[in-house]
Amino acid sequence: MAQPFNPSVPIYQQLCERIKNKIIRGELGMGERLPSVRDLAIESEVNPNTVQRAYKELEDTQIVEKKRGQGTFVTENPAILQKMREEQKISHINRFVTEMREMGYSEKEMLHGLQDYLEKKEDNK
Amino acid sequence: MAQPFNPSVPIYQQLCERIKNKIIRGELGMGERLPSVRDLAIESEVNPNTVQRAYKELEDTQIVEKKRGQGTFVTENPAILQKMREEQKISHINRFVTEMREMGYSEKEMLHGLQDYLEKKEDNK
DNA sequence: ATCACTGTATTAGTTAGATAGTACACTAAT
DNA sequence: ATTAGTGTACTATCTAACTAATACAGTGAT
Repeated sequence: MAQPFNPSVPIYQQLCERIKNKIIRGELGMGERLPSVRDLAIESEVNPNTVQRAYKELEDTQIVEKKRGQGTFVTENPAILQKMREEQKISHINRFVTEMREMGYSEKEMLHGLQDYLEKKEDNK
Repeated sequence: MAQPFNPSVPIYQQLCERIKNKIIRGELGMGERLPSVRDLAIESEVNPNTVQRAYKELEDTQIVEKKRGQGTFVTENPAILQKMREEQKISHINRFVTEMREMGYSEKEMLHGLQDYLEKKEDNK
């Protein structure tokens, strides 16, 4: 059974994120072939066009390369992968800091908040 | 000139967030009156219905109370405000931790990542 | 040439969000 | 009672985003 999608955010974006994370975590290595548009569509239980759009987004950021008739492949350029990793990380941190600042938290409070959360995270499940 | 909205997320949701944060930061105190639906609509340059929807959302979470013919007011129940503050904080931390975990970061790396970011944040502007 | 696999393009349908306009209902001040 | 301000309700319309269905086009093995 396919992993479910959050209905309030576009499926193609969620697919992008999942694939990006797989690449970042190393589950998909450099030069490795992604599932075909149709296969991933079946596996994810979505329309092939939705997968295609996700692949298109990934191609636009150069994380993957497509070869017509052959498939879609993770880039072999390590600089691009490194850049994506860094951007992704900064983007998440940035968002977090912005949100916390808008709530009025100081930088110290953000750090302590995160620390406390990680120590006591059993309570938040 | 009104503060612009991010076109990729619903305006009413952004209004909710802005108002919530104002309350959390204390810019809007307990029992204080919010601008009328029509006034905020003009000020924000959106349709009154959009503001009404935002106020409705806030009322559903009991952060504000509406008095027909009089206006919309911040709740005077401190427990509700405290709960909102806490939930908002947890929700932001939760999201951050989840995203970072999906990228493969350990808890230590999350903390250090945040720390580094805050120390060098001049570079990220 | 054929086949089975790739990605691509086009068109259409559905939906959520935002807007607009109008009418209603309550409250407080006069 | 009147008036001017509140929030509420409803209907209609528009638009952009997303998804879906189907047909097209390149590749490589046979």
